[in-house]
Amino acid sequence: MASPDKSSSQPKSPAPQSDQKTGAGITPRSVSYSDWYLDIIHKAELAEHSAVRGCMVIRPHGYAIWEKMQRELDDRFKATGHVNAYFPLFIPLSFLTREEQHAAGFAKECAVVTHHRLKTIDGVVQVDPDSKLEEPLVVRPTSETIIWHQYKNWIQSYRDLPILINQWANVVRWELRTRLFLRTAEFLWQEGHTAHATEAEALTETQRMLDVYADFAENVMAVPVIKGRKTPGERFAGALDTMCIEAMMQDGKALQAGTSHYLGQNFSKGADVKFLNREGKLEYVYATSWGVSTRLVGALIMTHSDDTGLILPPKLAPIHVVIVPIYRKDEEKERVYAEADKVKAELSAQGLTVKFDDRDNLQPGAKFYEWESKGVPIRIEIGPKDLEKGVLCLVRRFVLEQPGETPEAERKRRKSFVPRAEAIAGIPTILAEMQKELYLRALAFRAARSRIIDSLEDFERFFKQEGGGFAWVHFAGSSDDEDQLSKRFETTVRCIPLPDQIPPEAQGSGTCILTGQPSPQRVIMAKAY
RNA sequence: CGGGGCGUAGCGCAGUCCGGUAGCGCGCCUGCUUUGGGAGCAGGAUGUCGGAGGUUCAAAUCCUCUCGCCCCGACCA
Repeated sequence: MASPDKSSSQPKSPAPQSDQKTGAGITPRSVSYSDWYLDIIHKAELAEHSAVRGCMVIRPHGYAIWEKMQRELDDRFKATGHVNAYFPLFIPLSFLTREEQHAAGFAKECAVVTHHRLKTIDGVVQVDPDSKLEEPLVVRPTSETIIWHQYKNWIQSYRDLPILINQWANVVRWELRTRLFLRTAEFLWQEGHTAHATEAEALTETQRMLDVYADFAENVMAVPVIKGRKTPGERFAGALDTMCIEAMMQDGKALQAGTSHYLGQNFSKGADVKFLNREGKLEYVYATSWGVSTRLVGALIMTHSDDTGLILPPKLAPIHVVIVPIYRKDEEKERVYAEADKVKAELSAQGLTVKFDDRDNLQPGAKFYEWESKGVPIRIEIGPKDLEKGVLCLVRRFVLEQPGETPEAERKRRKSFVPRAEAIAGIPTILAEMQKELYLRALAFRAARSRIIDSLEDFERFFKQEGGGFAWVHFAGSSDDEDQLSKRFETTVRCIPLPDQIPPEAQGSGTCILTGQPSPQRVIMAKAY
């Protein structure tokens, strides 16, 4: 168990939040995890609230991270045979009623367009009452229904299958309680919608895309995930099976980072999409859908960042290297700038994104803090001394913690002076190391906050006294039993892990922690975002 | 959507109890000096006090309504 909370060593004074912020203007995680999260987003200029309730503005630095995610994911979708397309934002209300379960799942959070015109009445611009739509349009909360309506026209025989389409889009779910990136009324995502001739092929697709998500999370985001399936209660509305990847945040809570659904014939029946199979018989098409959203940016923040600011895995960092010039006289400035330009060019030639911070109204220290809070993995300081010695001063955004080390010592360890050529050639290696270390650090954190638990007493102690995390428990109860546990401990079954996701010590059958019924395997219970 | 808290300059806040016409720090602009971990001095600009009504000679302050954010619940990616 890692020491999850340093607040115990601090006086629990009712001081205003601002007094508890660090010099960086960030509330320490130990004081308030949610304030910390918002401070990070603010300091790193990732996003902010807009004039519209529950909707956020994604600022350039935040959007650049999303664009990097998009690129990585899109490449993987293409590599697995998918193509992109685009379907409408609006869905006729009647479409949603065709798949009952699906409609019920989203009914409570739909934005509905009912009019199509404004009119100035008594000098006030308002909705023209005479412009009512014959059929209201629902702003898509997800696109299964409208996409399957279209697939009906595209599918006649098994030769038309499979259809492997993805779309990048925004969707709207009228959430009551929102948090930047994690849950907003409008969000950006991708949704894959595939059509198959057989159940087996659709099931394979469901699993394959889950694997794509897990690969992306672990190798690009450096976020370790556990692959599993949802319980019936947590399943996507209208799916026969929902598979997911679950990640652990620094407060021990689980975050669903991606889902892949096997939809069976539910949507093809709803839209009446049949095909002629090889035997010449009409059959309903088998479907999958899968998606990840801008929520992943939230996952990224909550997995890696520290009390100084954002920490980004190099593969998703919009800027890999920032160069900060140091000089006194104009003559020095000239030489330093010339060198900075050269270093930038040489690194750019290696495919790295480099920012030369040539603002002359800030002192170097201010720039250091700013770029650290924005998560730039490597800083190069270039000053007259470096020019003389032929070295570059490299500073890493983070290094793996060493127990008992003072912040000053750690700062020193992050900094190194390296012969110029060696430094330039070595930066990709450093970035690769950081990428790996971030993953290992997150993995170690998750391990430290995971427990195998066999009794309700231990379960209660874990979540109420020991900070909680992932509890590997045997659970064989009903949905009602799950609700009961949720009410008592605020925990839910995050997933039923796939067999190869279960560590050796957690394998095997047992008896349900709540009901004592026999249970074939352990599940992960946790508090969740 | 229920309970609690908060909206005052770009950011963080004081002022609200007890009405008298708005202030502090940071940031911003100009100039000079500075620059290897958040610069100094001098001068300067910036506010429909979240919004709408009301009470009053007078409202950031009192009353009513409303919008938004944060926290805790219910719901959810």
